[in-house]
Amino acid sequence: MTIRIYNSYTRKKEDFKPISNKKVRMFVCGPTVYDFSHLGHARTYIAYDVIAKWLRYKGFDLFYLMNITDIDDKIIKRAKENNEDPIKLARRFEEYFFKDMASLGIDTINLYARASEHIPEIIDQIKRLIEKGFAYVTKTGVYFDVSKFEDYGKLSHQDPEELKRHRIEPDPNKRNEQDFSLWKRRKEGEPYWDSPWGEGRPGWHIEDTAIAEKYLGQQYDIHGGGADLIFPHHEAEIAQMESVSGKKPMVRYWLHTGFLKVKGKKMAKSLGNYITIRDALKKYDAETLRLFFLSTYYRSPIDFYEEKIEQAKRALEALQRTVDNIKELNKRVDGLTEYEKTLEKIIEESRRGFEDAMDDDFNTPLALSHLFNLAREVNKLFNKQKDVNKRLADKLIATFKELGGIFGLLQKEGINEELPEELRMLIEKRKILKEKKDWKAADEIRKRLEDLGIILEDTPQGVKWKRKSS
RNA sequence: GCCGAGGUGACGGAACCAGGUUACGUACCCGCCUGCAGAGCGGGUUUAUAGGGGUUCAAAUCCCCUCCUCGGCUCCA
Repeated sequence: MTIRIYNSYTRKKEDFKPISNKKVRMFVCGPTVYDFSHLGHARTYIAYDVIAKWLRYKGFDLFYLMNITDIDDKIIKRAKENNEDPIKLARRFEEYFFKDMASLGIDTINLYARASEHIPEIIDQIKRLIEKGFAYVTKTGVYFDVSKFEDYGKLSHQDPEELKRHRIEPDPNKRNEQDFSLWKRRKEGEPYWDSPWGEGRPGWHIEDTAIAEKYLGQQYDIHGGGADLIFPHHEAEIAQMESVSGKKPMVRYWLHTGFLKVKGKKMAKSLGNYITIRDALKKYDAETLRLFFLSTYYRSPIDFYEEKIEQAKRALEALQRTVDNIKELNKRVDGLTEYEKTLEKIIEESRRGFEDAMDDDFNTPLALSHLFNLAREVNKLFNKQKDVNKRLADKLIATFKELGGIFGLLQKEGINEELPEELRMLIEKRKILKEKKDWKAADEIRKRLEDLGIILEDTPQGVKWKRKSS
């Protein structure tokens, strides 16, 4: 089936047709590395991670590029406060960012590109903008002249006249108040590079288009980011790139993720509700966080409450339990029972349902529901039979792994931990007591093990144990 | 002021674009299973689609009005 994607630019779902057949080029705005990444970043980058995984699952040859803003006012400001070199500070937080991404299981990005390592490309793009008359030089730097670009405001659907109105502290050197900076002239104590317009550093928006042009070309398929970037950042990117290339559109599909709130409020340090990824990962594992985020459509806002994550945690545990149970079931090699035949059909239906949901603008909550449905059908099998056809079991596990894998879920191998001899003896002893129907003594052992953090469960397939979860 | 998102059960959250069983998950209750517990399965949780009007055989879905919440317009994923 064709993938349908909601395009923020047209505000409609459109059939996904990459520019060159099976090759897909995607750019997602990366972070400004001046502090630890927070749950808002996690939400956005998990969303694009799943989108990337889905495109690859569908057979597209995806190149996924992310920039890293390592030169920026905020970095410089923070560096001054810390009395640290700005580039060093940026490298430090970039390192933390990569670690956080890895912890969250985000592994789809082909290339990270630092702004500071693309100064020649940035300068070159600014040069071409000046040559074409879209940019001009002032005492403070180089600016983009938005009056020369008639589509300015199209992505955010704002009237350029309207945008003029509420600007703070107009710069007298600028032709139009909403003109944005391409090159900022050097100030004391700031990192700088040489340029035809004097020493200085690039503006924020030009980093992205220079990097994107280098690796993806002047026109590409998907550009993503948080909804907060629509204006002015993405608007500026369109202005820059389409002015330089003369080609429209710069990007076929604009994707924007919904905002993350914390208890109804925007997450902000000043409100004291700023949650970093690393802090969240101390309490919840990555799969739980992923399930939490993916339970909501990527475009919808999410309100973060601890209770909601608890819900996600339980749901994930149940799903994982089902998968683990299949693994532990005795395997037969003979033919399928009636119910197994039914189940085989349900596997296919679930996969189809999952695929259709994902094809419809990456509807992860709906796709998840098919995974849960399949799990329920599998659990019915456990109630009916003590063993399972091996081929079917393998297929079930493979399906859960593969579809779950698109979400970054169900990837943990059951821990084949051996219990200490002493504890195993206790379990053996309890088994004998149970056979003798000495329930009291058996329960005492179960209680004793529980106190040691071992939960015993009697199942039709025998005694199982697990560690108490925190 | 301008632009935008949204208000669905106890809670989270789909379905809205292409009108016709309120999916799925969590919690709680009952039943089955079990020696018990847990897990699982089945059923249920008083009127769940903000309110009002309209179109229609039929509205959560389309149109209009009202109320409320949140975000952007300055750095932001």
